[in-house]
Formats: sequence, C-alpha cells, structure tokens
Amino acid sequence: MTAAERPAASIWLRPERSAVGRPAQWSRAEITQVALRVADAEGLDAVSMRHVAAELGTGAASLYRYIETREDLLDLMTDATGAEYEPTPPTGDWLADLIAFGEQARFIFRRHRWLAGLTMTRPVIGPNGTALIEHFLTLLQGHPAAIGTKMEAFGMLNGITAAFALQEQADQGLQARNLAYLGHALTSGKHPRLAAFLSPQAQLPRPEELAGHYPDLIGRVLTGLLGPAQLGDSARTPQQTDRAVRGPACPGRQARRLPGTRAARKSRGEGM
Amino acid sequence: MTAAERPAASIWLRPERSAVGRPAQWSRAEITQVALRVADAEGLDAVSMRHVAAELGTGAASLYRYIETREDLLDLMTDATGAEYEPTPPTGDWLADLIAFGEQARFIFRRHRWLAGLTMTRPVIGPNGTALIEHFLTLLQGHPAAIGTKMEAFGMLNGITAAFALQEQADQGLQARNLAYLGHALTSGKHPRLAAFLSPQAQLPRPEELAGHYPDLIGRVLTGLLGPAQLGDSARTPQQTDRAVRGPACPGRQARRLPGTRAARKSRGEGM
DNA sequence: TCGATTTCGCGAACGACGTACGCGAAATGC
DNA sequence: GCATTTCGCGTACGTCGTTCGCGAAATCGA
Repeated sequence: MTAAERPAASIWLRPERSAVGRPAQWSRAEITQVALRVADAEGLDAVSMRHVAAELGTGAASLYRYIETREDLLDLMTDATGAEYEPTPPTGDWLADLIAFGEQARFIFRRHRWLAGLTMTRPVIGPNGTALIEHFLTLLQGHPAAIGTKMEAFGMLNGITAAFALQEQADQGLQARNLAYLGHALTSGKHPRLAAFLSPQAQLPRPEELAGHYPDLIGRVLTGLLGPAQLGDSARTPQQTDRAVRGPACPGRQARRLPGTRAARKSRGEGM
Repeated sequence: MTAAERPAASIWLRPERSAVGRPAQWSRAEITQVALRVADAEGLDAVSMRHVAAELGTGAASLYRYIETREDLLDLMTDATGAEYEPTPPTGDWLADLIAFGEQARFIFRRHRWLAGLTMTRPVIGPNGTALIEHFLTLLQGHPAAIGTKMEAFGMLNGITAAFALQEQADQGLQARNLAYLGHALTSGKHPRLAAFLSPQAQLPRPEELAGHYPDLIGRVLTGLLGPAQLGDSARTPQQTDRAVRGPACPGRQARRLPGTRAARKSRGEGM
C-alpha cells in the first residue's frame, strides 16, 4: 500500500502472476480475448466486469486478481488489436508503405467497431503498440525527417484513420435521426444550400466512395508532414531537421524550423 | 404509447413544453448551460443527472420532464457549442475560408475539452449544427464540386480537427504511463529505431508545433477532396460531379502547391 | 369563480455498474 | 506437514440512469 495508491503504472509494467502460491486459473491474455469477443459482438458497453466474468463462468470479483480496473481491461484490448497488423518489409517507396499501413489500420477498425473511439479518447501503448511504432519507423528507415517528426506522422496517421473509420461506421439510428431533423429544419427555408443536398434522391450513404478517398487523403497528410516521397530519400543524410524537405503549405505563417520535437504519442492500438 | 416507444426522434423534434398545465420551471437551454459548465469544469463524467440537477437545486428525476435520457442532454450540449462559431462571409478564397473555419473549431474544442471525443463517437446534428453546415456550404458557394462531396468534406474537416484536438489534449497521466512503458520496453533492445526517439534529453510536449501543422494538413485534405483552390471557381458551372477537378489519387511524387491560405483573406479585410 | 384537466416537481426505489473486503480453498516451498 | 502465499468469489457499498406515482400548481372552459 506504500505507494501503489494513485499512480499505478501501465498494466504491462505490473507482474501478471507470481511464482508461488495457488496458480491462477486464467491469464490476462485469455481474459482479453473474451473481452474482445464480447466487445465485437455486443459493443464496448457490454464489456462490464460482470459480463466478462460470467463469460468465463465466474463472478466479477475474480477478474480483479488479473487487472486492477476496468480501464486496464480496455487497455489490454486496445493493445491486443495491435497484434493483428501484418508487418511488411519496406519496399523503397515509403509513402506507399505508409498508406498500406494505414489501410491495414482501417481494416482493423472495421473488424472492431469499438476500437476507433477507444483509441481516440484513450491512446495507450503496450507491447504490440510498441512493436507497431518500431515497424512504422522501419518503413521510414532512411527518411531524412527528424525522429520527432516521424512520431508526429505516426500519430496523425492513426488519428486520421480513426476519424475516417468513425465516419464510416457512424451509428445507423443516429444518422437516421439527424436526417430526420435536417428534413424538418429545411421546412423553415433558412437553409437553401443544405436543401440542395436533401432534395434529390438520397445520395448520402455510399461508403465505398468515402473509402476510396482514403489513400489519397492520408497520402496528402503524410506528404505534408514528411515531404514529397522520393525513392532517393534513403540516399540523403538521415536524422536532420526535415523541414527543408517540406513544401510551404501555409506560406503566410511559419517559415520556421523547430528542432527535434517529441510530438506524437498515440500508438497503434489504444483505447478510449 | 402507440409508437413513441423505441425510435424516439431527435430531441429537437420533440416539443419542449406544452401550453397548458403547470408551466415548467426551467428550459432545455438553461439545463444545457448548467451541464456545459459542469462538463467544462469537471469533465464529461461529472455530467450526471444527479449532479446537474443538484446544480439547479433539485432532484435528478426533475430533469426527465425536459429530456428523456442523458444522451439527450449530451446532444444538447454538443449542438450548443455550435453556437460559438462566428460565421464569416466568404472571401473568395474558399480554401482559406475553410481553414479558418477549422481553426475556429479547434478553439472551441480547446474551450470544451470533452467535446472532441463526444463529436467523434456521437455526431449529432441540431439547430446550430444545421446552421453550421449551411454556413460551410456558403463558404463553398460556387465551388463546382457536387453537394455530396462537399458534405463529405465537412465531415472530414470536423473529424480531422477533432482528431487533432484529441491529440493535443491527450491525458497527462496516460502519456506519462506510456512513456514509462516505452522506456521499459526499450531495455529489451528490440526496438532500435524507437530507442533513438527516447535516448536524447527529454523532448517534452511541444503543442505549438503540432498546432502549427494544422492549417497545412487540413488544407491538403480539403484540396484532396475538393480539388486545388482557384479563385475562378465560381465562374465554372456549379453542381457537377467534380471528379475532373481532383488530382490523381495517390500523389506519389508530383510537385503540388497549395495556393495561399491566409493572405487572400486578409486582403479582403475580414474578421476571422 | 370553480371544477376538470393537464402538466410539473420530485422522493423513493430498481437494476446495473465498478470496486473493496474478507474468508475459505488450493497450491507452493521448506 | 506446516507455514506461506495466492486464488476464487460471495457479499456489500456507493453511484449511476431511469421509472413510478402522487401531491402541487397552473391553465382552460363554463
């Protein structure tokens, strides 16, 4: 009880089980898998201590031998999804590699509809997240940008991909409500331009089109952060302050160079 | 009871109060304001029916005369923040206008730290949101893109801005935990590239730098969706399928230039 | 002015939640 | 075999969102 009160380190820094005494019946990994199944099937709200415990055939209190809080469980779930990435060796075209990386993230977000919201609100880094960052940096191996800039790019890649996923999977009922309200609001006649959107036959739901924009958009963002892709990148001296590579983008403002930064945290799997 | 059971339309489509009977003591707007204060001061979790009711000097049950569920209250809060935008007339440079629009959103997200996460997970459209979309479309007045594409751009602008805000305001304690774990993970020696990030002296959070990237990034995204900005846009025939305007999907190389963003606005003498 | 009617205020209660406590059971090390 | 250590988990506490039902307060029609 000495100091274990408030701070409580990341769950991956706390020992899972001890060598002595009665051996545990399950493992964090098993519990995490059960929680993942529940979340995928019934949503994140269904991941309650009681529900997960019941799925294991026991009571809620038992779980507290494995985790200290429900948030620990969510952290484990988030990081667990990071294991679903299939790392691919760099091809020499870093931008294409990064886009492919993002596409994988998109599929994972689709597989676990609760994940995007969780990673946005609770970005957590565990073993899989760490490996993912390392892999991301491998894809950028030889790119001249500063390491801080690369981390920033990693964060933006994840953030925007999550935003994209959330847009794709917006709740059906909610969307219908919004549409219904819009339809009503238009009767006031105060929204002529919006009216043009709802007047013809519904052209709202067409997810494939949105999805088709992803590679382009994410490519633009990454180009903005890391500079235009060129195969000769690896020939240039790595580990410098990168800004020279970038296009001007917002010319009025910043022509400044800020030396190495820290920037993005937000690993791959993280949670709400 | 006939059909009012499950669907329950958007709260703005449900009557606030009736003309007959005992008049209500408060209004939805007043309750919303109280909830906003609570959320800003103590976070979204503190916005419980009991807490908000206590703030009004009453019991939790009373609130149910005004809203049907807590989510209604959250919806009201979300839409209420939409009133904080200060609409500005179009300057002729739509990209600059949209970036300024996004910057306003960023400030609002900063003012209400609970808002970004909420809009991502529960995108809701009420009166203020409707007006906001209308204003957004006004800024794109004359742009040749199809209306559906413009709506898509609206969604991406909001989503990415929220992702940006969430990145900026990532929980301090969580970040420290992540850093602590990373430090530990590096001892395995399996993450050489990541090690390069943590090895030098601490590069602590530098939010201004991240913030400085916002106009550039959002500009690139919007350009990707809507095509490069050109002042002559309004001269072209509006309301067509836009695809011709767009650049190639994956800008592998190609020297792209984004036209001025801020300068044009200033020359027209606009308030933000 | 006076019921009839309609709505409001809200105390009390229900079920589900996260979590703490404590004890008997089960395994280990000596 | 015994002391030690951990595990399983029933029970309980406090908080949450929400429902019920009743007395109070207002409006409406006459």
